[in-house]
Amino acid sequence: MSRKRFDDSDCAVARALDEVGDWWSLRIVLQAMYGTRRFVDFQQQLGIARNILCNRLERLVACGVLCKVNVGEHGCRYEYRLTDKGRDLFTVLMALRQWGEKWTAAASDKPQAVVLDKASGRPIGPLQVVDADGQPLSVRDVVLAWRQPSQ
Amino acid sequence: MSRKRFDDSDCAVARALDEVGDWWSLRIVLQAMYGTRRFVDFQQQLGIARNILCNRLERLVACGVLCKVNVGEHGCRYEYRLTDKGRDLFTVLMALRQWGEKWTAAASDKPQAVVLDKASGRPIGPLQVVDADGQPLSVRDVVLAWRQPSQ
DNA sequence: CCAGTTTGGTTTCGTGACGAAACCATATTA
DNA sequence: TAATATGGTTTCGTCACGAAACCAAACTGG
Repeated sequence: MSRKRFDDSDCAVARALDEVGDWWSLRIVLQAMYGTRRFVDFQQQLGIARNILCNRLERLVACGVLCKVNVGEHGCRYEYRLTDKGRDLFTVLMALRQWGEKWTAAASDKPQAVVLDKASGRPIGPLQVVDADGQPLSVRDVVLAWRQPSQ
Repeated sequence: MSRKRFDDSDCAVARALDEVGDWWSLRIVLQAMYGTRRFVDFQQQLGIARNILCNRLERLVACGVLCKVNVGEHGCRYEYRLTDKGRDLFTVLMALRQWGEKWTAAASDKPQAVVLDKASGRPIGPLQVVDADGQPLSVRDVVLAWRQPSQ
């Protein structure tokens, strides 16, 4: 039996996970945000098996997170670039990064990757869920409702 | 060969994905945020196989995202509740939800789940990556640096 | 312009994870 | 006390994953 799919779920989180919810996809997108574009570079930086990378890149292109651009001068040589949809995962990845920094232990002897605001050189601020007026909200301040499909 | 682990990675995103980066874990945490606490309720609401649910709950308890509480009156009956670490995934899940709402197509005939601010009844605001002063940042405004481990 | 290297894959093979369904012991309840 | 709910475990088949080998089409150095 194949993996359970969530693509028709009524929950947007489930649909999102259906597209990028595996072990590698988000890491590939993250690398792409750091500037990686070529197959071999992804492969070496992530340590991913080549066939799996191939499969993931195909899937990410198929669902519009990446696009595959031919940059060969006399034939085919490819780059994988983020689309707007892919770039929009920035928020998700930074939220995940902040959670990881706060709650998971790093190997204490290695330098840690941190994200800085290019203009000021300072770390970015903490992400927050906010209400319509910009006031912070916690889990307990929200409620799940059902919106009927607009006809 | 077992799945590649990222638990000692120098990247906080990789470490976070190592703990909650599979198809089910984040959905289980999301259900927990909506109030689900019992094994059978998780199983029915998610449609997950019982052995997989069992395995995932164990892992989430082991890494401190959930805790298992005995609520039986004459013996054992369990509830799985979010810890602070688990509740802190709220931001990640809301970011994922907003991305899913914006970029993945919902089945047009089903009512959609939406998150509302309990106090005002309005939808929550969009999540943004911000700098130290609260100004919005895009992918292009940030840079990756390496922080040496503090001795 | 030719040989060697880089790039971007595909194929094969072994192992492990996943999903379905059946089974089971203990709690709860009617 | 019988029936049912709960919280699992076991078994089994299929599929996904990872490693390594293989390969053809660019590209590059001389």
